[in-house]
Amino acid sequence: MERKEQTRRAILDAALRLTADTSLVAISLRQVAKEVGIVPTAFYRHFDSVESLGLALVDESFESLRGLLREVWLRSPQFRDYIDGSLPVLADHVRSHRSHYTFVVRERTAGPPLVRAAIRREIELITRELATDVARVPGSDAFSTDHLNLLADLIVSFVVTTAERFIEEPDAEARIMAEARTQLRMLMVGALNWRSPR
Amino acid sequence: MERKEQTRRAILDAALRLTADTSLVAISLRQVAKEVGIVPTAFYRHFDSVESLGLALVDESFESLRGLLREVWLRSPQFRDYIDGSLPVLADHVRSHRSHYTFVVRERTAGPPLVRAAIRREIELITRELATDVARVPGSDAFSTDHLNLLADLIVSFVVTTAERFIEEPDAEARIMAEARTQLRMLMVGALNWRSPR
DNA sequence: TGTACATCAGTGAACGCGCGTTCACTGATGTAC
DNA sequence: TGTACATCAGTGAACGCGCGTTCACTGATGTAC
Repeated sequence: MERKEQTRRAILDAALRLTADTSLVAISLRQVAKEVGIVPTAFYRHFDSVESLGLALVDESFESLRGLLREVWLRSPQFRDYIDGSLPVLADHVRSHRSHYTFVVRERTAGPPLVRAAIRREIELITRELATDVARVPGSDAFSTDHLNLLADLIVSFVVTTAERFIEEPDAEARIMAEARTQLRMLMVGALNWRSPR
Repeated sequence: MERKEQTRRAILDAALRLTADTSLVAISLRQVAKEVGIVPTAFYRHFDSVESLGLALVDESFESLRGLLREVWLRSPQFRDYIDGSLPVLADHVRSHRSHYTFVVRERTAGPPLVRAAIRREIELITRELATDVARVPGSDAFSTDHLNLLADLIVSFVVTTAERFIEEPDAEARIMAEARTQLRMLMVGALNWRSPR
């Protein structure tokens, strides 16, 4: 039984290697099998299609990310700490999970339909979690519930954009992080001066 | 000579139709030819490859967009008007150029390397233009040059995200626009309260 | 612990098909006189 | 305006190759006794 798990793992890794350069929609089942070192038909013992392999990759890509986010939040209860502390953590995570981030960034807009939908769902979940976390920050009562959700969404979109940049230019990590920190502060100056109409 | 131009146009349109559903990297030269109604070899009279066809699509996608941006800016010299006025104009433009936006949104992260690079370059140009435009707004001297560029970049990223959403959910245009307007205001409250360190 | 057996992951041949690209060609378009 | 000619957009046959999927198979892994 263990052998099956090993091959499954090898298929997932092979797909991550192949999607470093191009989208899942452009790679073939036979390319994956060749990369793994199995015969094409053996692929079917593990996945129905390249698309369902993609869904498994979405699951594992977001698994560690969600744990990480919870940890960031627990460690930085102050709003200001959260702002300054979260970007280095993001940079670390992108660096140590580059293939997952590359996969998500690309397939989010270009992947097979079910993969796109799965990624959108995961990002929505994260946004909702962030909104409930922000609601616990003292002073956040300047925000109506709707506006709190919109703020969380704005932050998550910004983080997605920043993650895209870390992936796009791995050698410019320091510069991207410094710029993103300033931008996140601009955004937060807005949040701190915000008053939702009653 | 006119016949050549017509076929070229038909190839561009066929490619836009085919990329409504998937990335350029997943469509074949033969699919494009079939969609146009020409024999595959005739494709070569117009483009070297699907990738160079993609570059032509990037050019024409950004052509009308850049004219539009200039017009938005000329029409709304007040910063506040600009904020409230630009989103409906964006929504209109996305609606009337849906296939171009779909193409750009998808190929920006997933397209062939040269196509990705061309899109990134166009977006950088727009960001730089926006920065010089914002620099002319009275009160913008609270921003250092670097911070002005970062603000422009933040706005452009936000607009890209919003365009993605119009494409993603064409039927939710009104909701997306209302939410984006509130978010753009949050962002601008930040900008208006910003003071760059000297 | 050793053996007989069931399960099922991986094999390999085969299929019809669409792929990008080559080449020599044909005949419509546009021009020179 | 009418004709003879050059250009070159589009044709069609052909190539070797990789594609997803089927099927009957083999032999390694793990289990029951």
